[in-house]
Amino acid sequence: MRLTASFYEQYDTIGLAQALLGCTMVHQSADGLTICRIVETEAYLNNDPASHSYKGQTARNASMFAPAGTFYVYLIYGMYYCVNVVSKEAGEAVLIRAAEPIEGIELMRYRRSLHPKTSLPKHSINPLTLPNLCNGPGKLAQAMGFTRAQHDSLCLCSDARVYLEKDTSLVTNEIVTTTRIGITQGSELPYRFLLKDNPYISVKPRYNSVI
DNA sequence: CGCACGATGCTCT
DNA sequence: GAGCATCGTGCGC
Repeated sequence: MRLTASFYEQYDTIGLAQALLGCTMVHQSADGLTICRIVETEAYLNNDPASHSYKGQTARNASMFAPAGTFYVYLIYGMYYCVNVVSKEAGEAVLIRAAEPIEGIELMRYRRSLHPKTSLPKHSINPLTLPNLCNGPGKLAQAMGFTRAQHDSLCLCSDARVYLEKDTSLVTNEIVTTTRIGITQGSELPYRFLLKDNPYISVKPRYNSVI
């Protein structure tokens, strides 16, 4: 069942980051359907030096100030996109960092293979195998086909092709809390949340505090 | 296995 | 002009 405005409005940003774990993300694109299950999130708050909204509203982060359930998509390092869900607190959002591929695996693999950096196995890990399709914010956006031009600022409550679902039959596993990844400021804050022992997370936690 | 680095382009100072 | 909420490679141990 699709998550509605009342769902996004019932949590503060930390709560939303936790509530989104286990939810599925659906994209019905012109190329086909892809669905993944969220297994890792990060909260970005107000007065948080790591947040894009830290210095107020700008052209890039405008959708962070839109209503709860708005999609915030931005370009990072000139080659990847990251996707967020805006919370009810103006200027705050939840970064979707990793997910388990559920539907449209071949389409995900195809999209990922288009990226110049995704060449065939050099190291020992194949970037196109199941656990490596969505286990990072840039990869997840790539595999799901999200871009800023097409998807930033759309409403997950009403958009025809992009939305989240809650699988009520799914029992949510224990949630692990850690510090956030890949930031220089505010890196000590415990705002990263993941499903315990999940094989589809991006980086294994250094220390665990189970809620 | 772990760390350092480059790719690449937009955003804000 | 600097700095990025990233990712994959290359190299050293």
